[in-house]
Amino acid sequence: MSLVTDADKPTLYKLIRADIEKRILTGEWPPGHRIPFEHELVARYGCSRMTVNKALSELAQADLIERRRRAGSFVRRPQHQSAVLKIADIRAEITALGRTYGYELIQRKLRTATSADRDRLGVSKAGKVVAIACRHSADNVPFAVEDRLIDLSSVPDAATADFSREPPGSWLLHHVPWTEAEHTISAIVADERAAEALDIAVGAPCLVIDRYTWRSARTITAVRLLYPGDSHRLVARFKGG
Amino acid sequence: MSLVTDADKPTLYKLIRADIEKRILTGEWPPGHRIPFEHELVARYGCSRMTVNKALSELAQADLIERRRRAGSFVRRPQHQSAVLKIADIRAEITALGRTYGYELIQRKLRTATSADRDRLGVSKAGKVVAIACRHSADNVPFAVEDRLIDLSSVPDAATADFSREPPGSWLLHHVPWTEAEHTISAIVADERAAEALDIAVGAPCLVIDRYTWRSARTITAVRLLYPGDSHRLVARFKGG
DNA sequence: CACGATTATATGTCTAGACATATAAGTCAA
DNA sequence: TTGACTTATATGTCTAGACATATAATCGTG
Repeated sequence: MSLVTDADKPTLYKLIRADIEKRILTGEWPPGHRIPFEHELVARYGCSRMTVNKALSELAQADLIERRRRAGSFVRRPQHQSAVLKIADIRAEITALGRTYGYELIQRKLRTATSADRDRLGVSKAGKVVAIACRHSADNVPFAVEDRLIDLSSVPDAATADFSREPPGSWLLHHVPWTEAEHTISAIVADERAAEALDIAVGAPCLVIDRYTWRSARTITAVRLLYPGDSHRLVARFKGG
Repeated sequence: MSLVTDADKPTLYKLIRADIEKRILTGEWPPGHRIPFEHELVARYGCSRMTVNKALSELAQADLIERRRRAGSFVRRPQHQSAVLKIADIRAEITALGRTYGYELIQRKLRTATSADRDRLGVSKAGKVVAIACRHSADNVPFAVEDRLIDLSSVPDAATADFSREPPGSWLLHHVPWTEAEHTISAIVADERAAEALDIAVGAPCLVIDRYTWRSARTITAVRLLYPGDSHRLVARFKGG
């Protein structure tokens, strides 16, 4: 679903879809505008209804239009500022930049969840957790520090995983299938501990990503990533509004 | 496209789609797994090929599977950490929190683009721009300061718009149709000017969003939003990896 | 064995119908 | 005017076919 025109063979339904998409994107058909009925498009393009239906269904799936029975199809108002933020796996991110990835486990503890742990994971009953602190570096320069909690009742294998060689993020990526997550991004200034871990000055700005991951209502992990704020940037590209 | 099961009437193609989706999400069919051929699904569900085709096409459009001619359909590997970041219009964001929105224009200048302006907008030839500084507040507490540049060769109407009453973000949202944008998120510490504008201490952490907006290759606006880092949070929800 | 030609096959697109169903709009009575 | 009922209609889903086309697999040949 990109805005640039796909360079594939223009079949009829794709032509119809592209025609409509263009009118929406240029503003010719503003939000709320009723686009022609299926039977009108059938007449205009001289094809069967299933063909225009496929074009319209795809536009609906892409949230560009809204379809209402008996009423017709309407241009949706753009979802203001809904951006796609690509937060790559840190190792992948660093190697993609052509830099050498380094990883260092600072601490690993297996313990019964404290009340603070339970709060952080959003679970009510006590269970075992693994707490991990580690550091990622690029060309031997600290890149980010990670502070993670894994719920062992959801991911029992994590108890025996060797996190001294493999970053827990990568390990989880390969051992836990599809998940949902919530990111919270904020800014703080480095305290003494963070400053030392990132090799920056106390009081320097840091970008913080708190990620909370679950899978079908089961908590998996909560992680806080701390980046030097001046050297790291999150880029999000989007369309709409 | 949500992960939670839609509570709409389970038609046959939706059932097929949900069945497959569940197997992918639970990891029963891992990335790379070849899902049954259309003719096999036709036999299993006792329906026509168009019905299973519709289910598979939607899964393909949602990037859950990849379809290859002659080879079959395959579970795609999750796109690591691709998050949807909803950055609401500031006014909408504040009023949604049940707080009173306040807006104050600090400065508006119409000028021929300086070389710094051209750099920031990513345009090569000189033209007129509007430079705006303004402040958003919630319950009379500073919420964010905005520093914006609008390219008048793309949005001539902005020259005469009254930005003393309407925030430029809202104005643009209603006067410029679909756009593309790129956000860059970083952290800085407040300098004296920022500290005064946000009523925070010099050296306090700030979250910075730089947004660069264009429409079909034409630059529209570049804006920098500065939030107090401890009180503001960006939340992104996502699925995958 | 390497490489080019052939073939088999799964998906891609499309048709001309059908019936289902939600709902906007019109109708009529209180 | 309002509320309840009816009707018309646009979309939603589905079928049983058809031909197109990209390409994996096979087969032959040098």
